[in-house]
Amino acid sequence: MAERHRNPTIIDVAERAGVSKSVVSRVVSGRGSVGEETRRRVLDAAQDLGYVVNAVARAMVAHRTYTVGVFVRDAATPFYGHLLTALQERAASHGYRVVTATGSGRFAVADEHRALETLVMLRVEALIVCSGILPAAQIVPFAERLPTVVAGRPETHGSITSVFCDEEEGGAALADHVVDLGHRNVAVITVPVSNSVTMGPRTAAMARRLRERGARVLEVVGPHREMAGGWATEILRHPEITAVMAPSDRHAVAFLEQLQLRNVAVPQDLSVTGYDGIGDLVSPLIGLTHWRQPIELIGERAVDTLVRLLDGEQPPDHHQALSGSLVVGRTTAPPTR
Amino acid sequence: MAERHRNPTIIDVAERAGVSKSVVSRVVSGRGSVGEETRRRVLDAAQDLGYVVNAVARAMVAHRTYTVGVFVRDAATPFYGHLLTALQERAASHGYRVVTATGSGRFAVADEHRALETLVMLRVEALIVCSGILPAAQIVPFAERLPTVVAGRPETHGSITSVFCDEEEGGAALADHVVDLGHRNVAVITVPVSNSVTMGPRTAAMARRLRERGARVLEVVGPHREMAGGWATEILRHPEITAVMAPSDRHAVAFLEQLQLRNVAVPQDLSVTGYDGIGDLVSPLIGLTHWRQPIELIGERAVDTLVRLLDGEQPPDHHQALSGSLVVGRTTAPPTR
DNA sequence: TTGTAGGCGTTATCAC
DNA sequence: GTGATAACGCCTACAA
Repeated sequence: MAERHRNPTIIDVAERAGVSKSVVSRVVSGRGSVGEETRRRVLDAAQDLGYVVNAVARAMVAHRTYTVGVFVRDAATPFYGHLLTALQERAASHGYRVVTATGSGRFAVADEHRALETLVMLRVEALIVCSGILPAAQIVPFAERLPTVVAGRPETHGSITSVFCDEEEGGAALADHVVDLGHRNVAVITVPVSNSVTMGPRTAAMARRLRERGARVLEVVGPHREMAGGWATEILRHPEITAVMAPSDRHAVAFLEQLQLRNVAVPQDLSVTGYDGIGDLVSPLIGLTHWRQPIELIGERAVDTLVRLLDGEQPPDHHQALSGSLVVGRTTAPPTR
Repeated sequence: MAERHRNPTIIDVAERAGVSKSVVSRVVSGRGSVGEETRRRVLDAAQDLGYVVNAVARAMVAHRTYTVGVFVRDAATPFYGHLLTALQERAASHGYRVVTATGSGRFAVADEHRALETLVMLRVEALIVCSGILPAAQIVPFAERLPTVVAGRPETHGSITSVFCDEEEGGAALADHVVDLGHRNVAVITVPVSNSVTMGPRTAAMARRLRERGARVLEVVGPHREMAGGWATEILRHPEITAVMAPSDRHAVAFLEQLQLRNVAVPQDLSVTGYDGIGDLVSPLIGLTHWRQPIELIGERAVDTLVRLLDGEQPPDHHQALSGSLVVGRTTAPPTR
């Protein structure tokens, strides 16, 4: 539990090389000029001692950590896992490290707040928040303190910068696809905005567009995948329904599992759509028709925007809504009745 | 790019509260005794200024960071994503933060080495390495420097502590299942150990056990999922084969996709097995027969072991091989020919 | 209980 | 080109 065997410092290296610690500092930091011969001796000494720069001490005096903090709600979810990877890569290409604070999906808002505070303690230079439930009000205090970008969710709060995929566009486009196929009675598995600021607006957009196009809509409230059995029971009670729109690929697959159990054929008896297009569920084995979010792009834009903020520039857009794309699979087809 | 607006320090708080910085330090760190009235004033002042402890400075003097470094090869894969989450949670429960260094799966060994060095620069107190390709020789120098645990891969190097799922057991058990069903001609999609220290031994164990049980084995070398088309072509050239064992769930699904394209029925024409049991591919919709790795347990054990090492204790086992479990789905059945 | 005086490992600013 | 020296923000004896 106690401090480990002390790491060698520039002072140790200096002694061994027979120079002052200033010289060592210049050599290892690459600033200032040092004689070629001296540089060699220092490098050798450092090598012998296994010296590695202490980023903590460096941050102390430089007032910089070259670190951005990323808060992800649940890295075990494909969506956030991919987003995290994209963020990490992009940040590295800008010379920034990433420190991650993760919830497990079961964290309360209070815990999420504490996680953000931890990142501030570590003196990350900026924050990227990826959570579909943390309310904007909780984020604002942090955004006022250091550059902050909300990624992966449609956040339009005035004092928060954000990068996300346009949920309205996606939901509407998917609804268009369903109507274009000829469906007139459609069920939408909706999610309250209070449960998710992504799936909420998304499913709302689906229902709205369906109605605009003249379809009749049955809204089934289904925030959690575990409730798939319930959706199936309710939806199958309405034989006029020929298509079902789910709030995410995972919800869609959970529903497909239920249909399989009940021997309902897809897409013959029922068309089904998903949403996200991330991870293993895009397998052609399932062939799920869905809306694909450009997750890598979200990650890249989020980091690029953050770097602009760090450089004191104004980002191009306060709220960047990126476009996704429709992926037509084998789970949707014209209605047979 | 420059330093942000300076954060308030204990000195600022001290001035505002009209006390010395020592008092503030005692209050915020919770050590030493402070008068109740004084404590209140300090807390108020801290609140007003928005003071947040500087973990960097604290680490500087304490020679401790309460941080463990986790290197994961690719957080976007379900296996590593889940492992990362499990590690993070467990570490938090022990009072440690986690700093993650991630590759994208396309990193060269040299880059992975550099990533580990970055973690050392940050003065993490211990290391958890999760990578199926980084050779032990690269890890040893770090393990000599600070407590290190390799998680999720069968690492039996003498000077490295490790926690993993027993690949021999899993491969053999899965092979037993196949033979027990009556299959006598089986294809195994093998992976060279040089490509993966998990899938390599695992597939080798499958082939070995199959032969021990009297089955004839066709080994198809297939490190990458993109090669699934090739496997299918080769395997279907051997009509006597009635079962195929893949190195992972993802490989199995890639293969299933190919079979679907070629109208080969599973499990009627061919039985197929996977391996891992992590993430969305376990969906009953696919019903893949596979070996399930206890990933949460691996994460917990890895952290617990690390904490023991940090406390100067000897871990119970140098190499902990955990047991997985067989999950029988609908992709395996007795052979029909 | 409270204040004073180092010192942690680095970088930066000066003289030399 | 090189070497003292002063911070950086915090903790910790030790003294008052």
